[in-house]
Amino acid sequence: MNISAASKLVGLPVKTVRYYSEIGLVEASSRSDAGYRIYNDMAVRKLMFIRRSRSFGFTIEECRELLSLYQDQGRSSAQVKLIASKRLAEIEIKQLELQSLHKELAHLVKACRGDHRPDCPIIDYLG
Amino acid sequence: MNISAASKLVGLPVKTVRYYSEIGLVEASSRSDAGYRIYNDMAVRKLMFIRRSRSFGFTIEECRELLSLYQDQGRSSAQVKLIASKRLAEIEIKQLELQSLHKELAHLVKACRGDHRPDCPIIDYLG
DNA sequence: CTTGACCTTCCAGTAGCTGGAGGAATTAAG
DNA sequence: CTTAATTCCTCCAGCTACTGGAAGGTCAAG
Repeated sequence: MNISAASKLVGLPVKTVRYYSEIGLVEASSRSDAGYRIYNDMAVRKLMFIRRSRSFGFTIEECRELLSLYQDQGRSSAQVKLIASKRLAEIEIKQLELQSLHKELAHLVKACRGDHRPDCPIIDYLG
Repeated sequence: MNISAASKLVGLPVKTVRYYSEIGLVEASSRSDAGYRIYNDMAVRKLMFIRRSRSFGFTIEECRELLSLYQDQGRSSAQVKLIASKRLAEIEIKQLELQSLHKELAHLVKACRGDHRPDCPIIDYLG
């Protein structure tokens, strides 16, 4: 399978697949005589794994760790859980931040008449 | 006031203040003979305005617009409200994303025993 | 007069791609 | 069999919003 076929199957842009190969995250299983990347089933499965991991917001480095755990039969689930818990905590922090941001900004937006006049509680708050 | 005094007053790193001057967001009010940036009250107020705007997650370009509205006596509050509403909508989208992410990941983390054994619902889900 | 803290500019790097140039290879059509 | 379109390659640049560091000028204190 060449890169565009793999890309379609996995649901990642060709550029991204090439990027992952460049940084050594998921390499092509081999190269054709002309130097084209060739992806076999295992490589495609790894790309899928990465796509799903990325969609959870794991960083590339975390994805690298997760992928190596995925391939490691001797892993402990504790190692996986640790990484996932860390990400979960980050999500929770972000949620709290957004909550307070939303509260404040929604309040200001609501208080702003949004007409032709210049007086504006949003600007007043920022200034 | 030189850059470090302004930086302390405003609560932004010196590097950031210099960066804002470089991109023409908030310029120093003047320069000393030696070429040092000098910030007067107005410049400091602008920096404060930007710091607060940034803390709401407005992009630099949005901050630029907001700042120019801040300084424009002929602005309409509608212009300000539009930008703020856009940001509010982004926040709400992000909140929904995080909500579903959190739900899914929390579920997986909960289901993972986190012991020495290799079987792991998180890895199973990703793979 | 020297020391140390500050200031300047410029260059490079961060994360995770994305776009594009220039050139080779493959494929489909005529 | 030639041509044109598509796909592939590598390499370089750019995105956001800074941040770190090098090389060198400036300033106040002792």
